[in-house]
Amino acid sequence: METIRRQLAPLIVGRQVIDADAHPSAKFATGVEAAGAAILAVERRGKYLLIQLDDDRELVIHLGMTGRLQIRGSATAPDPYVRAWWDLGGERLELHDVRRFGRVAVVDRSDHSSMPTLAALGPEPFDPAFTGAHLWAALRASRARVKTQLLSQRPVAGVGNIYADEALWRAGVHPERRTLGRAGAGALRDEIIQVLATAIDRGGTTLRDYRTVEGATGTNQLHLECYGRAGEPCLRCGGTLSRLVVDGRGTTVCRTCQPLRGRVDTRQVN
DNA sequence: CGCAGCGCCTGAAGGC
DNA sequence: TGCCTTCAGGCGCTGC
Repeated sequence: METIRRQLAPLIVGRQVIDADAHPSAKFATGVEAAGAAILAVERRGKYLLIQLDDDRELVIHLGMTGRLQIRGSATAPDPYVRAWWDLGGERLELHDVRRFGRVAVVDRSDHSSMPTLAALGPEPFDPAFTGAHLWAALRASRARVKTQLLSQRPVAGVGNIYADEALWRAGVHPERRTLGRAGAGALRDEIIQVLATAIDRGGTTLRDYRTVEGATGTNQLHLECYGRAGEPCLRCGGTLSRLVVDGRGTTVCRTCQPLRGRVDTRQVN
């Protein structure tokens, strides 16, 4: 999402939404309410894009799993998978989303009450407030599994299934642990930052549908160390990575490097 | 209230 | 070859 925000901002800031249309589903329909407003800025919180409008409202876009943002000429007809579009005069910003897991909303600025996950979002991973102590305290406040907590977006914003598996593996933390000591939480915090920073440098992770605004793929999928490698060797110990289902998500884990019980061995962090 | 489980969607991939 | 089943999963909602 950060790579998309960076590409999109220079293309749409300062332009006016002269027309809009959307799929009738409640997930997309309010997108049309942005019509008439001008775009002041393109911000991001976690996986949510926040497009600031000049009338004290914001257009919130979440891509779900299969969503893409693309810019096409206004004269071309939107294809059937375009769930919402905003005509900027000559060019049209389109939300292309095959599975309709994405979401669009036009709300009063910073009024996120209609989106509970956004309203309760944790700190940005690169914010100085996201410290090991913060993650330790956040994890301690819940009895849910560590991976479930990360996916909830509450301890820290923006960690999805792929990056959760990568960070947990690098930190030597089993995804089904329910508690972490200070050292384990500190290691996990460091690895979350490392994994996200590296992925952004590589333009994002393209596994299925992800594309940049220009339609290009990222390259981080070529460097994944854990996610999707079940049955293949652990790059640290050489053992075989296992597949579990945690919180309904496919999860890859090294049962040796990520023990379910005992202290987290922070010495193994790369 | 917190947590677990389910439903939303549809193309791709695998099985027979 | 073609039909059928299974799988992928971010988030919101529901119910215990």
